[in-house]
Amino acid sequence: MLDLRYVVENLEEVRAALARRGPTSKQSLDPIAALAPRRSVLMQRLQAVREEKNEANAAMAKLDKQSDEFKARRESLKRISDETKQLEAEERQVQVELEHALLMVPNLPAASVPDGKSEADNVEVRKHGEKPSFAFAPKDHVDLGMTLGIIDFDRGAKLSGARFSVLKGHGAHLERALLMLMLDLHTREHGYTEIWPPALVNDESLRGTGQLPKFAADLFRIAPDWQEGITTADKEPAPRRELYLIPTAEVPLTNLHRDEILDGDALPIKYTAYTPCFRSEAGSYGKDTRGLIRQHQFDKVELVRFERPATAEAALQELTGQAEAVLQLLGLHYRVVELCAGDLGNGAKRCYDIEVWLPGQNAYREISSCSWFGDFQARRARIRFRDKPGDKPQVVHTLNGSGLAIGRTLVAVLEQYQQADGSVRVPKALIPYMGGLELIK
RNA sequence: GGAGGAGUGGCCGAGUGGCCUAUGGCGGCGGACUUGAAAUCCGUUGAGCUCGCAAGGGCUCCAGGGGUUCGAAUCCCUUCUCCUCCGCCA
Repeated sequence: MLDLRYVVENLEEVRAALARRGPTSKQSLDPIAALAPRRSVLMQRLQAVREEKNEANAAMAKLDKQSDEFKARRESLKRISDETKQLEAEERQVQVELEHALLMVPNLPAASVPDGKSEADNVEVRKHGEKPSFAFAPKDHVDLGMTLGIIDFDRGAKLSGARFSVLKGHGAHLERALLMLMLDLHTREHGYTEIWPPALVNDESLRGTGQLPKFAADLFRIAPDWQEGITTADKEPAPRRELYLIPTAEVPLTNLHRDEILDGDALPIKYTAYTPCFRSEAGSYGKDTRGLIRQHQFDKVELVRFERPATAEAALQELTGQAEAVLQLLGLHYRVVELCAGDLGNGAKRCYDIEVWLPGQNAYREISSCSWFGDFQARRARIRFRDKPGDKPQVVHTLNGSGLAIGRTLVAVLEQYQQADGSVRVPKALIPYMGGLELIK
């Protein structure tokens, strides 16, 4: 969420920055430009009326309640009270509309972000390692996994439907080994604190990180039916308490400090967590239908940081490097691209995608996305910090990145480490986590 | 799932319709005393919004939301959270 005052005072500048994302983003500002002046006028009137009312009421307390004067004043106060209520209702309405409009506006891209309309305009920043060369036609992970008996797509579909799968034997073990390796690396080498959060969160949490209200269609929502029968005194149905399956651990990790003022000395705060992630993948019909690449449920180790504004952009570089370290440890070839303004995620100011090489697809595919959000999430979630007692609280900056998507890492290991006979070598760093197993065959 | 109880400032806790601009204590910060510290004493102590060049005003916030009233921390409705007991369960 952008700062309302900043938007109002710098309307054209903000509009220009949003235009870099595309025409739709630019238009999201229009309702705010219309509502903000109305709110301002209303607030001033309301405040004046309330002041008058407060003063008059204070005088009432000193009067004899039986006197005629008391009765007369009560009558006149009734009118002021009614006016106040009416103004309050109007103000509430404008406030709600303004809040909603503000929640729909995406973040401003950092000045350094390259121009561009789509994925095609992203800029390659660096490559690590070499594409593995094969003396045979490399298979994709679907062939490898099914032949080795370690991935079962048919039974995944039987249990849950399309975009679900089952890992079995060494496949299941590989998933577990990868998440262990990643958590160990980030906690031991990179100084992150390990968290094991809930996988179901409330709507307030999703608003904090920016998935709601704009991207509700991407989420799986749970409405407990035990609440079905509850009604309020007016026989209206009670608002349902809804929970959502997390699309990423970013949501619970970032919201850990929602509505808090952090001690400046505690910054930066760095959390990592393994969680399953759930995405409805609405609108992706026909895309990546084969294999593990795009599932409704997948595993991921996530990195989340809370930073001072001054150190946040540098922290993005460090964070990206920490995600890359996993791929380096596993000896996987990858490249890093910086997203252009048109491809940038809604809340991000700046973002690097790490793309791992998949020989079976003859393509680089995203395996991590590392973003700097500025104060966009922290303002929504009211996460602030204070350096010295007495200082004004400041909004923190948040960052997060996958470290890494485990399913896609498993795919990359299978495809990059495959051998002519269809067996797969276990990367050296993973062997201890695989109980000494060196070859999956 | 059933039956009770409770949510007040960083923390504890008083407050049962107007004298609440929220008592008191603890903690924090500043100062006095002291060679220094402790003890003691004095002062201070949240967040958001808004008017103003400023100095300085003003408004809102007692778990969240709604209501009653001229006036609500206090009364009513509702949601949430926590605690105790019973039941069930990994």
